[in-house]
Amino acid sequence: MDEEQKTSLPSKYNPKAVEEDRYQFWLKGKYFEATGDPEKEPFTIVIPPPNVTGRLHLGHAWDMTMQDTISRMKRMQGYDVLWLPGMDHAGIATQAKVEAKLKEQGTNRYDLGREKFMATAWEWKKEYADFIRSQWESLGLGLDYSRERFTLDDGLSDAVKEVFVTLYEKGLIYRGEYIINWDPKTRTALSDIEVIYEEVEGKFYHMRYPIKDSDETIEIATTRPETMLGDTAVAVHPQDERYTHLIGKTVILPIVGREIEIVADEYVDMELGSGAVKITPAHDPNDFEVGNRHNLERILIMHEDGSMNENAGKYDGLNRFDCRSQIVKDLQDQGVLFNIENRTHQVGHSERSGVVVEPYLSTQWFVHMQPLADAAMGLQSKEEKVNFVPERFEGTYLHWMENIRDWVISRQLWWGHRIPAWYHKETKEIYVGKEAPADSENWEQDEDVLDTWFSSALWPFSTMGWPDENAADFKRYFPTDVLVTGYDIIFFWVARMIFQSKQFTDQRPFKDVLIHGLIRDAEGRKMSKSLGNGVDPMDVVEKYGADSLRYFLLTGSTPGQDLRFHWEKVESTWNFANKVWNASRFSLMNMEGFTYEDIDLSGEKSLADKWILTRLNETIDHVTKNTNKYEFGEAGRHLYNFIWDELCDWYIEMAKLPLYGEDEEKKNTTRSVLAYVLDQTMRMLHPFMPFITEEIWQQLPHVGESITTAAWPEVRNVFHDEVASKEMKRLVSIIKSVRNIRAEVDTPMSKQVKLLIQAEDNAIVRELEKNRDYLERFCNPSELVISSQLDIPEQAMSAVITGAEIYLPLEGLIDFEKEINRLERELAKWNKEVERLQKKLANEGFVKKAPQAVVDEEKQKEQDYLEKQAKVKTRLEELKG
RNA sequence: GAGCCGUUAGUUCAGCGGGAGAAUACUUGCUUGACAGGCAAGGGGUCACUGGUUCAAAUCCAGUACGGCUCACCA
Repeated sequence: MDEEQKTSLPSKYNPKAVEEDRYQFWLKGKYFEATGDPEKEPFTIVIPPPNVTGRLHLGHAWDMTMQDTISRMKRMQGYDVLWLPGMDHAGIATQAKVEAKLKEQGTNRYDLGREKFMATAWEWKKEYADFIRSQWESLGLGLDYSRERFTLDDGLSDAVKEVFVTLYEKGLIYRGEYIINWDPKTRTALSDIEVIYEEVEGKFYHMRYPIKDSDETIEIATTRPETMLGDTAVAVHPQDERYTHLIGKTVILPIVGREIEIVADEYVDMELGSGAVKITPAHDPNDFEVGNRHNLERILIMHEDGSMNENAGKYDGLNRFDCRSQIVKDLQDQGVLFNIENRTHQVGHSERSGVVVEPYLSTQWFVHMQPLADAAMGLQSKEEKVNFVPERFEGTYLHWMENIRDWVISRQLWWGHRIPAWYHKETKEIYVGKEAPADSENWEQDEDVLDTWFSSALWPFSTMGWPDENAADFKRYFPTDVLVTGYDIIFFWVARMIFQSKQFTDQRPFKDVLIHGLIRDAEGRKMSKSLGNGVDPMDVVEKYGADSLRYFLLTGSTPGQDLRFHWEKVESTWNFANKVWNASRFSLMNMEGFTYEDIDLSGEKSLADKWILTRLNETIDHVTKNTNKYEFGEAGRHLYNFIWDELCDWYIEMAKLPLYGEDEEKKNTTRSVLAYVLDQTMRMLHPFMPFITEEIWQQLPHVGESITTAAWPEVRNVFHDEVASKEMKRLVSIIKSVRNIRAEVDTPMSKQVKLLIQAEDNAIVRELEKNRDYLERFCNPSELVISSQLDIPEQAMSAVITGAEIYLPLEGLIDFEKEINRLERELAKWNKEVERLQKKLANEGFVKKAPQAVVDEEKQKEQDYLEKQAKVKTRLEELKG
């Protein structure tokens, strides 16, 4: 009871109490703000700006936790860390949400008008930005809010204009009429990667077009029969003997009655279908190319909303799907359509609205990609390349860049960066510039905005003051050090940042790019709204705390792999936090009045002290190396093992000896070691679990305001002690053997029995005598005899360890048959091991070719096992005899 | 059609050339002066399959099967 009052820590870890107000404390101390300290080396991360469309999901939490872990560690390692926060206006996605909201209110953007619509969208943005910031807070992210950016900020908009104008002047941006992917729901153009191809059960319609002045027909097939309304040719392969006589002839297009030509074009594949293809230049990208080669008319048959237009004749006004059914019926009636085949095929859908995308002839702005891609790819052969982690994603990136096509950047939306192009009302001349032309009344600005990714592509430098190349942040913090993102946006974002950065700053945007996978549910399915299997990170934080969620996310997979979400795993992480909590609680209970000044590591250390300090060193080494490689799983596992198995299960138990004893000097040394080890451990754990470690660190003897700015632990070789490690190993084997035997004969540890240890030589006797206290505490014997010449009792259980044998005389308790059985099993084990090793060592190839160290190690093991084998054998003979 | 990833304990995943690991679940004991969300002991795997390289393969190479992803094509 007394101890309970000595510390303010409750016995059960309560994340809510620990996390509350902590973030405000950090913000108040400005620990997350980049200092610009010239003494320090800068280290920069820019956040992948989340869309202001809604709440953050687990994927965001994962992504941002990794960045937070990296930046917290770097800050502790003495870097001037800038982790720059911000958000993305997410043009099409946000506009869709705002429009849905308007629809609920019974209005729409056209009724509202551009200006009022924009005001509504800005309100939306504010609401969600606040929400996102509160989520960042809940996760404990160490962001520098003094530098927060939004993609529609003035500075970023200026960068967008600068880039657009420059690329236009260099001829790398052009405007033209091409086939693009059209989303009839949101009524905007989409880039190729915004189209998701899905397999659908469709139909394949076979038709015969009549040839003018002939009885012949030509067979064609299509999955989109309604597009025949826009056909302006039929194409065949020039070498196709079936059709050579028809080339140049005229086909009468059914229903429409239009006369169209049969052209020869090598695009046609003779092997496929009938070998003849209908050509619809305004509604198919390949047909568009064919049309260009043959100067064909382009007939657009749809409105922007996907309904048929006046060129569709009697179908004018029908939506595209109704038109299809109607036209199929009509063509069947006319005998033109003679066969309908079922066929599954890939159909493009809009990534945002989900509707079927229509290839559509339209005037849009494009980026001419080849020169930009070439320059970006050139970077990868240089020293200053972008390092993909894991490396294989570099291949994914390069493959895409090699096959790059021009990028449609105009979007028929309002929410975004308006294209800085003006058209002269009379002359139709185009003006492109950062500002409107002087006689503005004669000019009209392009109604469209730019693809969201056009501005995100500039994020690593537009957020730092560029295009002002002398901006302080740009000079100091660019290029950034690492970008953390998922493999699903390598094309959308990573690739585009690289080529824009190369083009405009002549540098890579980031040195490393750490790619992670997707979060999946427990069954391995993608988390999605339609499945309803999504998990809200805030629910996890609510239940188990941010630290548990973070540790789970960090250690749950390896770089590049997907991660399955399991509540049980988060729960087991909470157990770990609870363990950390209680180990600290125990330590603090035994450190009342002990201050930072009292810490003294120069005194005479116990075996436990020497051993734990050695293990601490090794842990620091592992954790630092693995975290630097972004191997958070490995780093976390080392910390977990160190804390739970070594610090708690062994060191703290051993430390109870002096702590509960009377010797003040020993007590102080133990307190010092405990305080030191805990302090160092909390520091290492801090980037993983920032809240709990800050709380504990604040209560431990410490100097400094916050663990966030405490120095990262360093390996201290003075504490490295091989001898202690070896001694500890022997001690642990003895204790485990005793526990083992007791379990075997069902003797609880509370029941005292005699323990005899037969040491191999006097050195080992001395060693064990020195550690007698530990043996007594852990084995609880009624009497402990350590000797090199022991009278071995007849009725005893025994175990063999390196350098010693132990005996527990358990008269009356021993089931000799069982014991003989056990020893025989053990002997069999040693026999097997010895045999394996001897076979290996007898292998000439092994001894000759394997590294000497490996051979030596195996020889050593052979000796050890031989010894054990012999002892077990002797013991067995004694028992049998 | 091309490429990438995965296949290891009941489950989720590490390990990636030298004796099969963790967490969780399971079994058995334990009112152990931090923690029963704990402690201790234990069972559980032809490391998908077939070949090859090597003194040595879960680990490297080739192929096969199954699962997943990406890109391209599909008139």
